[in-house]
Amino acid sequence: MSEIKMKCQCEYCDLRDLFFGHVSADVMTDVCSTKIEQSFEKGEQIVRQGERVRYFRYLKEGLVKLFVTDNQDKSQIITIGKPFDFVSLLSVFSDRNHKYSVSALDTSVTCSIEIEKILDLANGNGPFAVNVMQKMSQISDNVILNSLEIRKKHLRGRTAHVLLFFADEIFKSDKFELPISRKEIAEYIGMTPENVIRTLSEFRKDKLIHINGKLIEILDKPKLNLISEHG
Amino acid sequence: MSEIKMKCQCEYCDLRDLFFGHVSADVMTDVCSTKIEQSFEKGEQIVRQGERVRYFRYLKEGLVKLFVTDNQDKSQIITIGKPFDFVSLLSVFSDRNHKYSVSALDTSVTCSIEIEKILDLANGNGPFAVNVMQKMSQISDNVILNSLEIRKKHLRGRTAHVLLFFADEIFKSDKFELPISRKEIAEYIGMTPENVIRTLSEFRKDKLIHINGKLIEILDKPKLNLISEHG
DNA sequence: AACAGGGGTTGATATATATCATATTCATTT
DNA sequence: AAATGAATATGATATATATCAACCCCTGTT
Repeated sequence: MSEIKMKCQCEYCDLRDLFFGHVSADVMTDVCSTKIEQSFEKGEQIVRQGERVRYFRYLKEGLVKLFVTDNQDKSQIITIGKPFDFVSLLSVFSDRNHKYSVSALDTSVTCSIEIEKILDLANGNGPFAVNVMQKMSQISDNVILNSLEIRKKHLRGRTAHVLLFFADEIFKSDKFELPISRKEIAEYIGMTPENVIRTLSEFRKDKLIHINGKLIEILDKPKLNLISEHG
Repeated sequence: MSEIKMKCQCEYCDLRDLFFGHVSADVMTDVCSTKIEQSFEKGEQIVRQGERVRYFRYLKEGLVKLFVTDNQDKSQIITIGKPFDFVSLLSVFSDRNHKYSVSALDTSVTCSIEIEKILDLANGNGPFAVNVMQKMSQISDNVILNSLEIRKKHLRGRTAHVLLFFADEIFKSDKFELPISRKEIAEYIGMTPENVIRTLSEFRKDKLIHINGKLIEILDKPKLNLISEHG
């Protein structure tokens, strides 16, 4: 992990309108002066479950996973976050400690603002707070609905769902490099790695996808969609 | 469904401090003048998925379930809400339409405030907005973590989990009347009704619980806890 | 009184998934 | 080049769960 000084300027930040649309210029410079931009390598952990919440973080570049870990060593992936997702938005306001971990699936850059600063800002600025509220509501809605969606499918449907998720939501392409291992797919959809691998092999045999290691190409999207919908 | 006029007075409302703690007396009387209190019989639907969000609702008395319905007729229960849970808090700010349905598991009373009013209030009152934000964050955290919790258990663990949930969270007693059918338990934990029934029978045979229709008494809580934890 | 329908219950069987074992490939270190 | 370990892959088997069928027991209806 490394800090990048003076790289981004808040005035030109892509996220400014989305998130800080209701904040005046001088408040903005104040926030900006305390912001911390950090870069993480693939595999590095950004937020550790149980740790004290100190920053409000959002993802500027890269890809991350949110997950919880057992008292054993088992993980469950909650969701995959892409830029413009507020990676530490979930649970930031509900407790003093993080309930989830976050780690980088690819080289990622986050921008962090002290949580007290955000709270001060929200306290003194209703429209800003409403903005955060709506964003937060959207994120948790997506997580909850997605989880229910996955729950009602079988192995094949879940696997198809993940492939379509990466193709449509993340990479906007039917040809992409899987950013997570088979084991992690399993942790995301609640199955065993062996069965994920088996199902991918089935899809390959059925000529629905082409597989080359982590490289996936979707060959028959309509059929994959059907499988995702109806098993 | 029936409206109850002049029954509750906002000044003495239990929820005032919790939710409206940061609102001045005159704003409070304004909000109060537009509030609608409604009573629902067991089984009545309070919020319909897909319907336009018009009110911000909270539960004053009773018990409700939040659920989504398939394009077929299949339901999935998201969570059970008790008084002081804000039953229409999830997703209220994220979309114009409700993403979930809510219905009464027992005679229930809700208090509703127009969503525009809440937004106006939040826009003009940061601390109030922050308060809502924190409450919302807690609720979605609970839903998400609970869902992950259930997902990692097997049938016996899930069933034990539900029984303990009702005993500990809802009724604060080891002897209670199940407010939902076996089928609804199944929709909550993602299993079939037959297997829920079978598991309950097993628990009965193992003298962990006593069953009489919907009446449940937990006889061996330590063991039930173990099953919930480790299957 | 007969009937229908819904929840609840149980058993037999089919199916889906996990587990266990064993290779293979690939990247990394020695 | 050899060696180690992790991820990937596949098959055989065990286990968990769903499905299907039959029945009971209520309650409300004809």
